[in-house]
Amino acid sequence: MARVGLTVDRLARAGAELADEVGFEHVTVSELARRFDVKVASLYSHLKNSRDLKTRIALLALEELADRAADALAGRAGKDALIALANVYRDYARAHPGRYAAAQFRLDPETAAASAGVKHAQMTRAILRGYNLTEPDQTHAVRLLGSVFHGYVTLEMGGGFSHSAPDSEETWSRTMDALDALLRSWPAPSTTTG
Amino acid sequence: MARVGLTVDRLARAGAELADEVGFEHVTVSELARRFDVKVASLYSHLKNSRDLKTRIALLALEELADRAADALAGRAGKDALIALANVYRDYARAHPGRYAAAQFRLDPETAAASAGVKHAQMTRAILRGYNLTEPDQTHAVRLLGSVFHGYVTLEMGGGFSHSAPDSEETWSRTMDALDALLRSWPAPSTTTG
DNA sequence: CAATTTGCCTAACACTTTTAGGAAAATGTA
DNA sequence: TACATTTTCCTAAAAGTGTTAGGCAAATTG
Repeated sequence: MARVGLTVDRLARAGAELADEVGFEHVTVSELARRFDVKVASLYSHLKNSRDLKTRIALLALEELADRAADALAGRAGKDALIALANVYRDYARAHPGRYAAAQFRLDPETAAASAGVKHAQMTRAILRGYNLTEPDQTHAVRLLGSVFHGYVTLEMGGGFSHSAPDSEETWSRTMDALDALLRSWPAPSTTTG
Repeated sequence: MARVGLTVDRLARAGAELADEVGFEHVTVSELARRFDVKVASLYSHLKNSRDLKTRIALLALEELADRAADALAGRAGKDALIALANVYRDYARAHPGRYAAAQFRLDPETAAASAGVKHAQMTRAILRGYNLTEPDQTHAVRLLGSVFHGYVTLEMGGGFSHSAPDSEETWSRTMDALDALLRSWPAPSTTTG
């Protein structure tokens, strides 16, 4: 009966490590209990249910990611800042694939609103200060950057870029060049479409 | 004992429908059996295991998506083709979220190589014929387009763009403008980085 | 030190996955 | 048509996960 000293925070941290080892989708309350050498039911004093666990891991990952992003952005502007932020996501995903997947976990709206997730959009927006974009375009650009960062990282992790010739490192650097060029001369809306 | 007439194809199709209803991650062999009014064990005459089921749903989705992409691309070139292909992914994801998620399912290398997945890269490459890109750059561009399509669709489906002001429809159209502009004047590699 | 709260336990139930072995239906063959 | 084989579905059962209920001992509080 000696108490192990479980807390939601320790569970979330251990859950994050577990996610990195076995993949976020295979994180299980049972396995977590096993790692603490404790019976499964005991975790239910700390967690509402297994979704609660996943949510906490997601929040942890979002927080870690936001911290790193803030560090990376400090003192940088323009393309330098763009590259730094992009690398934060990519490096994090490679070092912590389970946590990165967790950060993508669909949170309910209130939880999401209170999460570090909102900081990410703000930091992406901060990058755009170095470029000359005014309001509606700024939001479009934030969304595009988010799409590229997330899309690239996801496809790369999934092995999508590992087969063919130019290595992913080079594509990544060229993608940064492309985004920088694009933001510098952001095109006006085409008349045919909008 | 009357035979229901199960086949792997029917199971995969029903699995795809189930995925659209409950989400790909909640597709379960048990639920599928229930829908055919058959005992769970019976499905194991047709499926190796639950991963097998998910693989078949993924292959089905990749195929459907490739067919639609091929149709959309027929007779189009340049920006027109770019928009058509991008819309195929987005529309498919919205109409069939479970199938779209299935298409992202990580297949083992041999299965992936034999899947319709390879056609997708080819079709994206086909779009670039309308732009003037030569070999290493063409691959970089294919990867960038893939990243944007997938990233945008994923974030949009996850509700990431539903809160703030300019609606997602507008951002989408501006994203198409941006990609077209980018492909038209694809930047040379920056000297500092590569 | 007594009272209360908290943390972990056992027990139990529901559900999913998967294997083994049987019986009836479908199919092929003489 | 009659018989042999294969296929499809079944029952039974084991193992794993999620979750709730209720209990007892440890920690905390007054």
